[in-house]
Amino acid sequence: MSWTDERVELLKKMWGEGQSASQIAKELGGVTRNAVIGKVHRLGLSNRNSGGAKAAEPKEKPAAAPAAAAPKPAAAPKPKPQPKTEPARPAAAQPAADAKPATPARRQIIPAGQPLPPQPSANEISPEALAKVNEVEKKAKKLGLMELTERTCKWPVGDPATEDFWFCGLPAQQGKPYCEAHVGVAFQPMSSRRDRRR
DNA sequence: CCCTGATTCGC
DNA sequence: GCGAATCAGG
Repeated sequence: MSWTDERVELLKKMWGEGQSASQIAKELGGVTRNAVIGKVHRLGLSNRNSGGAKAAEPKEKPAAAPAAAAPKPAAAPKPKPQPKTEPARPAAAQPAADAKPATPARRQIIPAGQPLPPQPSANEISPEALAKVNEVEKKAKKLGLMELTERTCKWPVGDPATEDFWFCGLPAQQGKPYCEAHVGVAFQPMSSRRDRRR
């Protein structure tokens, strides 16, 4: 693959949108994130610093700087909110408080989108699967909300309002938001739904 | 571990 | 110019 105008354009566009190099690489296809990053640099749009990008403070010794620069005039020549369309996702799980968005809005934001499980509610799931889940929960990595990634099981365990709340965190299956065990109880063939005899 | 971008350097 | 390997964080 070569950097055709179109590809470069898409690259610029996506980079401008704050997409990560890997995402861009995935989108373009035929290139690795390294290739993308390399290109980005060659194009000179590495950091989207406000105009200028002076950069280059190698490692110059701070040279003392005794008086601790008191003046300090302005310092925010960035009144440009940039219409980034960050898909600040609408609280996937509703772990009530607890979740503190430690991630600087920009970029990424776990796609997650997937519907979170209805929690072990009144499900009539195969006892088999349930047992498996209980078993797996012992091995769970008990990750916090922020530790979740695209390949960690996002199955929540416990009461979000308690300290006893965490996410499975085991390796999720390709394409699925959960690990094997949880995929098992999360996606029911829609048959065992049978109305329990009343 | 997973992921980021940044740099280097042989091609 | 290109991008894998490597580096430096989170």
